[in-house]
Amino acid sequence: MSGPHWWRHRFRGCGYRLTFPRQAILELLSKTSKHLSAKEIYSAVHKIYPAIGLTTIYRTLDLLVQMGLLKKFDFGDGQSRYELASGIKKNHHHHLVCVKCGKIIDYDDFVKEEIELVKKVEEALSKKYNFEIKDHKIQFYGICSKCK
Amino acid sequence: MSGPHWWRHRFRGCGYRLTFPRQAILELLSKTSKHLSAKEIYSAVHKIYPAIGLTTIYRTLDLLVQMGLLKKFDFGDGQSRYELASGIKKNHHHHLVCVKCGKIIDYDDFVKEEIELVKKVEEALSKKYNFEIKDHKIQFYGICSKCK
DNA sequence: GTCTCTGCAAACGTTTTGCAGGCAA
DNA sequence: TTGCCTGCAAAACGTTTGCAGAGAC
Repeated sequence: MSGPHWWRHRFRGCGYRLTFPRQAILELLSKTSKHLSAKEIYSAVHKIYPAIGLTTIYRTLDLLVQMGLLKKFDFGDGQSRYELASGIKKNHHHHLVCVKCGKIIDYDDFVKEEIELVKKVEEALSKKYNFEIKDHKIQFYGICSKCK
Repeated sequence: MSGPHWWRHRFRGCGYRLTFPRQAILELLSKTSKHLSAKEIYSAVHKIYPAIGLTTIYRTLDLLVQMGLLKKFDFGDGQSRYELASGIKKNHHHHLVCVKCGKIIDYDDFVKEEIELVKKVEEALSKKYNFEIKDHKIQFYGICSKCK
């Protein structure tokens, strides 16, 4: 579920092209466990490909989110953050956000139970509201050990 | 848990003053079940108090969130949205967001089970990461009946 | 009267758009 | 060769800040 070959295939399947910026962004997010912002991604890619523009970063991120390869998050710091979607090299997890310093912890405790409940809720909501549910986000907010 | 009297008391307790803009914003959010943005709140308050400035709206919303009277949400439409906190005239609920038209449905199915699981997760995370957990947000994303 | 609160204007940072040129297929 | 993709510049947008005056207590 990763690497240039698979990506090319995935892009072709949607009628898109595999270009250097797209590949670079996917590779970067494959290698990190952080939740990077557009600017951080720009800085990192800029180091290996100085010709890149911020606009391309934004457009590429939108595309990858739309293709289901990335997930977009808002942790309340005024900018969107991105990570590889679950299943694409990453395990299912949720986030624990420190409201003081912005630190984010990925946790996967009780994920089994969560998934079970989420399934039940999704089924009930789909029926009750005739909604086609695609995704969910669960976040906990608090104060981390350092900030206490 | 509402009304000018209770509010005044609550403000005084924190060393704040109960002013017209603060009262108007609280009253507005008490009366609606919608998830209003700063601009929408501005427009609504502006009708009964044309002297109000957008700045005041933002500052007041921040204050009310910090006091625990409001909750701030991001539904992915590029602006923050606000509603009365649970317990202040509102029942505990979560959100179902249409990614096409932005429609938001408040649901409270399985809230009992959710709260139970949330408690378990909170306990586990508090211990494991030494985190003081204050809040959580759960959102489902999908496509509503009209947009299908 | 004190000190908080407010409105205005301007600034700020992130994200989006228009357009001409570049490059994958 | 085609037309998707890119970079630049500029604009748009939500939000924040500085400051002088107004108003709650």
